[in-house]
Amino acid sequence: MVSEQAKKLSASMEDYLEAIYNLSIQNRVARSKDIAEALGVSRASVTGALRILTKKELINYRPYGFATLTGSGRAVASAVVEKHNVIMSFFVDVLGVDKKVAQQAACKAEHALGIGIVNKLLCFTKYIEARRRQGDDTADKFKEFCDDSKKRNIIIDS
Amino acid sequence: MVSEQAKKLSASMEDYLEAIYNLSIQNRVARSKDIAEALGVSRASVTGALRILTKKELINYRPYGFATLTGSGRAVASAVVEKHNVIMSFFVDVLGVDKKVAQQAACKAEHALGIGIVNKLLCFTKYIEARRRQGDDTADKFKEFCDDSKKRNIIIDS
DNA sequence: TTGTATAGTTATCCTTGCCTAACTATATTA
DNA sequence: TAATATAGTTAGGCAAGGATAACTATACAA
Repeated sequence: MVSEQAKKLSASMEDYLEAIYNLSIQNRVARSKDIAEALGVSRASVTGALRILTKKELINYRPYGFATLTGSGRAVASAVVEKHNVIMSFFVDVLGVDKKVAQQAACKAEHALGIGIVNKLLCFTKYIEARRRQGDDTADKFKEFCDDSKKRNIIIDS
Repeated sequence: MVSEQAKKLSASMEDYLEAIYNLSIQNRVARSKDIAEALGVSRASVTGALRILTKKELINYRPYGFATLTGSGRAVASAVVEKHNVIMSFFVDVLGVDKKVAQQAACKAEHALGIGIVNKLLCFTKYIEARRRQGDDTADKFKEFCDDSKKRNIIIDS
């Protein structure tokens, strides 16, 4: 896992790795068709991506076989998945965003936010959780505050 | 401002609109060269973008003139800028992220987060602010919590 | 074991967004 | 007002990421 072929990965390639990671857990194996379905792209596009990821030594793959993550591929993929989960957790558990909406947003934001900010976000979510355990439910109070704001706006509007 | 040619705008085009918006405020007028500099692209790329934005009726522009936002262009641009500011404020004022880092991340995240989540984020930041005014400085306490976590990790590592 | 359905690949093309190089318009100043 | 610097445009090209259509492998059932 020493010197990668470095090269920052595109958001798109990260998505493919993430899908392979998730499918490997779900189905034991990542099939081209399922990757295509998971990402909403054509099978042909998946073939192209697998070739690229193979060249970068992030997956093991040979035509008509199935894809498995290499060591470094797994490292990249799990970092992306971890980012996704941190963002997701903040949206849902702290902000109280609907899960489906949060899911979609997290898929995009995971490529936009650097590790530094994601770590802070993780820490923040943990902090809110710690406070909750001590009887101060920030998320809950925020929800009330948020609902009140909305009400006030409606009153102003009418 | 009735029926736009709808069409969701690409992140890239939103960036151009945002730059035009900011430059219009800063310099009274948005010049091609300054847009190029602000976005770190070539002047030729700006010309192309201006043509596209003109076709979409988001800016008024004719070759060798300068760009001004139309009504709908201004609406889109200010929505993007507003998103940017909300995200920025959350990163800096709540998470305590360094301004330059926050700035860069906000530039990307503004395209990734929908209006629903951004509104929640705005409300959350306001809530934290309201709490602070009542003597409960969440951001500050979080900073301590965060620093403590780091220390604990260092101790574990050694 | 053979035929057929399905999965996967290849070839080709499109769009977006950027670039460089060369050209043209504008503005400045001597 | 003519020369020159600068701003802006055009032409042409490239890479990424996607699509469709047509072909090939594989797997499974008869």
